[in-house]
Amino acid sequence: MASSSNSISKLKIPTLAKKFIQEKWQIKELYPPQKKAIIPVINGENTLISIPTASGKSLIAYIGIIQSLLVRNKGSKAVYIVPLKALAGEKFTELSEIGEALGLKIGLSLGDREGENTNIKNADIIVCTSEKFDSLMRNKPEIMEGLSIIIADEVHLIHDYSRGPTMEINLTRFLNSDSDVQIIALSATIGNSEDLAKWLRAKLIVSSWRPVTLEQSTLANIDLEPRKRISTSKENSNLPPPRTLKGPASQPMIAALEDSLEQNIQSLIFVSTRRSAQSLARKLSERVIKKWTREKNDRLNELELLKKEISLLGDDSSISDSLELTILGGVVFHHAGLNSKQRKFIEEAFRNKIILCIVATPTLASGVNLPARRVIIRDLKRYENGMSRWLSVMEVQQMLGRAGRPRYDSIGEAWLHCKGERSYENADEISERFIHGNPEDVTSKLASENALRTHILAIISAGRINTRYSISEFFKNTFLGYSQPIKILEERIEQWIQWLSENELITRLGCNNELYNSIPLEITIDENESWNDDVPTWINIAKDSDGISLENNSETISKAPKSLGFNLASNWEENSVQPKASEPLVMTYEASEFGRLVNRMYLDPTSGLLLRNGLRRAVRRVFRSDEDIPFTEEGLLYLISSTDDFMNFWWKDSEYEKLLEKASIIDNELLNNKELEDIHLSRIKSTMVLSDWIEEFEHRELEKRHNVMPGDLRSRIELAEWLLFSAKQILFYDKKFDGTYSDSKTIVMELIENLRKRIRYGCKKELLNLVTLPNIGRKRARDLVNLGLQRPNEILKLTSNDKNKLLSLPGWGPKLLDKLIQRIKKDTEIIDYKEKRVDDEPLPEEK
DNA sequence: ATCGATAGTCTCTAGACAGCATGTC
DNA sequence: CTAGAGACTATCGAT
Repeated sequence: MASSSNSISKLKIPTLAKKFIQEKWQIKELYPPQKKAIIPVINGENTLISIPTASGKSLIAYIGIIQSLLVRNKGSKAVYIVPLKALAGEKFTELSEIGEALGLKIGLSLGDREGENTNIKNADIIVCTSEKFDSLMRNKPEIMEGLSIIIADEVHLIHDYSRGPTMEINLTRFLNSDSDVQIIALSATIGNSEDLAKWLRAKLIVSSWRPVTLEQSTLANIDLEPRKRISTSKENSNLPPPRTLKGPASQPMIAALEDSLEQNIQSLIFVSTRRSAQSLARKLSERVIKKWTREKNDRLNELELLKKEISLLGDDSSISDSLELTILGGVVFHHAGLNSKQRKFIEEAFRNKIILCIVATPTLASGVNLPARRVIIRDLKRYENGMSRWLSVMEVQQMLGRAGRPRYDSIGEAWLHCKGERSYENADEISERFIHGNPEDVTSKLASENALRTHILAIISAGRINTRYSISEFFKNTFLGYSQPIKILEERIEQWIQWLSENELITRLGCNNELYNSIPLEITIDENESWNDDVPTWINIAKDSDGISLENNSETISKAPKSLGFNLASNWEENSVQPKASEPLVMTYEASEFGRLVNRMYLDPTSGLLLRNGLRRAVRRVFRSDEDIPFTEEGLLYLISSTDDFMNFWWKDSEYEKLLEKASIIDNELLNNKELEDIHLSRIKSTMVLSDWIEEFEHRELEKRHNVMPGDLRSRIELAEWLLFSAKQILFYDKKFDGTYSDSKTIVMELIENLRKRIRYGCKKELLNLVTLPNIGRKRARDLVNLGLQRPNEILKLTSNDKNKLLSLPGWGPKLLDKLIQRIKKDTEIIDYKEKRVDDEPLPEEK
């Protein structure tokens, strides 16, 4: 086999790399689509690889990186962009193995909360998320100097409303003519891969080939009908006959479980809600327990052990209880309400085949690699924006892609559950739509308000692209610009530039006449675009208007020529800001200090403004010290939960009264304006949850009071921390209150910082000195405070009586206490050690 | 009296990225 | 345009 043309050994890549791939990873052969893709990749061409999950996309990317860094562009850098933090870890591990073998340094860079950043300055290959890459390019572009290749994993993320635009901008940066960075884009199967490839100026590799045969069936009631096979060679061959599962017809999932049990197959069941995930897992688990108890199956003991392990990972909460309960039957649920430890544990246990079945929400479809022999999609619809709709083909295929474990299974099964009275007819429809149908086209979401204002500010902040003309040119290179009439895009850009300017995030520096010459005379206009002929073409106006110099005054601006030759504001949505006049093409911009700060903090400009205005009110409140309008922590929490960057909790009808009451209590504390009631109350809810969190309420209590699960709480804590940090920065740089009011400003800043720490650790003020110690969280810190300790070094003075008291409390052991004492001793020694320094000796004239 | 099946009613809905240089009190 | 599962409650009947 080694002599076959697919052989790794035949590749024209460094011998060391070949050896590594063959020996360490035991890969001798390339799959057919890999073989196709490897040619442009090795040649340094942009490549879009659109093939199913688990068909070895990343290997191609790795080889591309190796080739670029070790052969074509020696000493250059690579970036591997992934959509999820969890995936970054996975890629980092794999790349680290390569790096070790080939002498390349790998760096990991994520939104950095707890040391998730390794040394990226010296790294040859950096793994990061889309947002982090964007942030690095905006704020620390020097780190990306010498970049020769960029891998964009899951580029179909471009389709995503909230996160797609960032990916699009990331790639656009390297699509201008003078960029020599190679782009390797990896994508799931999508409808318009040709378009995407054309935009990326990339060779397109499309294949439906899979290393493991995938058999897709519909499941109507308990009747299973195979519909299609995608195999390594021929499709639709040897389709097995339909069969009827054993078990109750009214409970297809039970029947499916029985079938999986009988064949000893692990399965993944996708449902649409968390509640369904939990309840189905419980139902299935009970079934297994009953059956195995009857059979006296040993696996129950094994699961008993698993339960003990998992109980250590959860916060004390009812969701942990139900997880522990269901795991006894080898069936668990998986969704974002679980904390990350629990999720990781479940995934690992499933990989080790201890767990039979995971009932999951869509989290699992896009997360880390977790294949299963059988994948069942129970819910093909999801409630969204007040309506129940079909999942997208892309999403369903992502889930189906989990079926079949390479190297273990010869086949993967995917069952689509068809419901309703006409379930058999539905089954045909579903088969048509999801099994035989084509995935949707990927479309740009960059035109959305949030994306445009944020990225226009980012571009101007970076400074290199700072004229109206160059901004347009940049956006022409985006996928949006590529796939849409320029006119609509231009109108929106115009709108947001003016908005940014009005809100002092950017300033107009004036018209730069010298630029006229650099603007090409011939502007090619797409024939499909309807330009208004009665308006002179933009370029002519720009050329005709002379006498405008680079001046920084508004008069110049008002005299400035209209430039973009079309009627603006023809069909603006209601409520949006209308451009008042058009910006001259040669207008140059600069981000204000505030604008740059907002950009650096990675905030949505509206969030930045909201925070700044709210904080100004806070300072005024503090200065006036009027009891009727106090400055409080809850006012601050409401403020951050009002930003576009915060993700509010949603409230249920049963909470209405409670929220309304709270709303009226803190009404005079609010630093920003209220919105419609449902939004207002969800902010109130967020405020309450965070407020209870820092009042040291237990998870179980928070769950009871607010119906909040640990995973959700965690994500809001991280958001709140980031926003509070940003808030502090914004106020610090706000010069409005320097001088007379600086004391008030200081008070506000201190309160923000205090609140930020409390949010981070979930505790009251008096624990803050203690929670920073290793292995001391809010719970142990509270124990210490209860013993009368406030500061770390007081722990050294503990009497043995007190020590014993401490050790008798749950969560305290002698080892822990000893370690703690040693640590504090060490710290105090460093602090106490005061060397007499030469540079402390005052100079003669020093005061 | 207790339990359980059944039918009818009410409620609620997936996920997850981003900062930290400086220097203020 | 395009809901449906799950929890809860009322009712009735069997044991």
